[in-house]
Amino acid sequence: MRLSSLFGVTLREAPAGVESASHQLLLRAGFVRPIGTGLFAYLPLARRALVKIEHVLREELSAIGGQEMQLPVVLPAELAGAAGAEAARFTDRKARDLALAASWEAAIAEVVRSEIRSHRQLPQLVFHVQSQFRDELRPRAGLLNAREFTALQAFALAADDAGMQAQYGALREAWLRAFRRCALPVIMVEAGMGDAVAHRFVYLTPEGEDEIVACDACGYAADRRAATFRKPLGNAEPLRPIEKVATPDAKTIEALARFLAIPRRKTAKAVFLVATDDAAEGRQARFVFVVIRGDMEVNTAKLAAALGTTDLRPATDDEIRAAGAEPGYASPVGLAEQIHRSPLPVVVVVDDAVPASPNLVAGANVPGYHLLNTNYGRDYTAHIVADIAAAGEGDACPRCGAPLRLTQGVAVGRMRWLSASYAEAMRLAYRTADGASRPVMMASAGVGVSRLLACIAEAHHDDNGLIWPPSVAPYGVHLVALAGRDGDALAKAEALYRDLQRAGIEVLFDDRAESPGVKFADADLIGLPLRVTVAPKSLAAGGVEFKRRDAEAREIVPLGDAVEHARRMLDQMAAEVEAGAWHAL
RNA sequence: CGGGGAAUGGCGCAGAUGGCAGCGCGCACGGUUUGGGACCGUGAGGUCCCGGGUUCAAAUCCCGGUUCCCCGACCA
Repeated sequence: MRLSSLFGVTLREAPAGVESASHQLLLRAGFVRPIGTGLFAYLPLARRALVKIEHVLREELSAIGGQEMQLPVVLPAELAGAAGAEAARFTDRKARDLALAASWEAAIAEVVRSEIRSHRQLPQLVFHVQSQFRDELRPRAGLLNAREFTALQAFALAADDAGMQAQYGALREAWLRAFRRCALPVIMVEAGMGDAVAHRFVYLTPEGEDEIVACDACGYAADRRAATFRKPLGNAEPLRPIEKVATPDAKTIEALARFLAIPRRKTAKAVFLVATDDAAEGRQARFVFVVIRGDMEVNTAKLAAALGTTDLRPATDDEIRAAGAEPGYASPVGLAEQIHRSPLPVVVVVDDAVPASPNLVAGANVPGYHLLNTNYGRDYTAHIVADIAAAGEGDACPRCGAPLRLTQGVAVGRMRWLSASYAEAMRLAYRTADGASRPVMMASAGVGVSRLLACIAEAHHDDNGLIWPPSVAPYGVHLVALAGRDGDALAKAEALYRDLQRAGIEVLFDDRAESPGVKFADADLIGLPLRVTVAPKSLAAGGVEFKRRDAEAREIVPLGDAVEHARRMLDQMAAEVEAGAWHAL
């Protein structure tokens, strides 16, 4: 490709308000253009890189028996896989409800039901690559969190747990190999809530919005939403009688602990939320009264899982009062008498550390007063007792007890082992050898292809521009011609351009009448792995100049050896990627 | 949806107190340059986000709306 005719130009300055390196550089280097909030046009350079990434993923999936298929972007609304506001819904002219697919699990289940009948058809691994739309509340950081993105979704099917175990392991290794080949360092983190098996593949970066807790001592790493930790339990001590004390202005746990001169772990706080998804199904929304120790925070993802809901929002002060509680001084004690006054059904959820912590200070449900020595079981009970606390910086690792570290990252891939009950709900069954009907085991796994592109850009760049690993670079060679007065260098560059292409090497040829400074700056910005310069100066030195984008060294190679040398250097770089040398951050 | 900012040639920005719409970069043409975003000259390019209002006069002031960006809750 000639740079003079490439569709898409480089920009000297990035548009205002662009923060992340990947977003800025992909814009400046002419890879993407914004079309709307969270919506992007992929220009030819980006498209080529995406094709390379998809190629890597296809190879790895094929290697473990994956077969590519395709599912539609538009699905009947009930199969579209997104709840509530994040689904982009519409109706066709016959008023049928349709939606842009936000996930294909339900759709693939539909297909599986009709195709898979016998144990002889299992196991199976199918995947597809498709444009996916999700109406994100707030897209940001360019391609790292766009509303429309390219997703690869894979579905593993197996006859039983053992078969799924093998499939799941194979997928995990395929993902890890693919990320390695893309030169993206990722860590695998636990993402399964409770007994569920799920993992995410995370590229650690402050630009990411996924919170990860990690243990440096034993290697435990988990998505914060699913992370557990060892809770410091209360000392065994005799239960003391409740005592009402005045605590003026102590509306926060912080203020309360200071006022009473006690550690926060000796307090219980009340948190109020409203589960609204039920309302959508015609049932009434639920008011959720949460009791958790004052030294812990509620993890809404765990809470949602415990409640069997997906849609939780903080309650308003009015709703709290309507439920019979006093904001800032709410108490679980005496709640039973209050509940019947609430306009919404009330669910009381208590974190499992509370019953194990005697004599906690809780609100008195009267402004300015708290109760000393409240005890779960004696003074109040809950509908649900579960682990609903968020693990955070410094909490004890659930495996080894060492302090956990809280970091951020971007999830580029995920895997989820779907439960047998999912298969049963979807009526996915097959016949065993002896004629019995069994549920088909399913696992779903995905990679955000366009997000992966952005992560690679985020991981591999310097002040001057992008530094593409050869496996995903839009072209292997950036050929720069610096025209001399006599035009000799330009003619030789043209010839080399032709020879490189004939040798099957992908070349971007800068044949423009620009100054050397502009050409080198653009070459650095676009970031192809290998730069080859043909100039009067290089010819005088005996040939053409080779320079790796990721290194400073330059070398002159005789013109006649240039094609062979380019191939060797690209092979060399590819080998380095395979060996993991590009993984260093 | 809550809170904060912004909208002026393609991009980045300036445009107190209302009074000819500007600068840098980019773009086009001519010339001089050719190893790190060169120089000279000429030129094109504007619904100052949209709609209403105040005024002799609005990019500027007022009202309403739209879009975008940043901070929180959702996500590959």
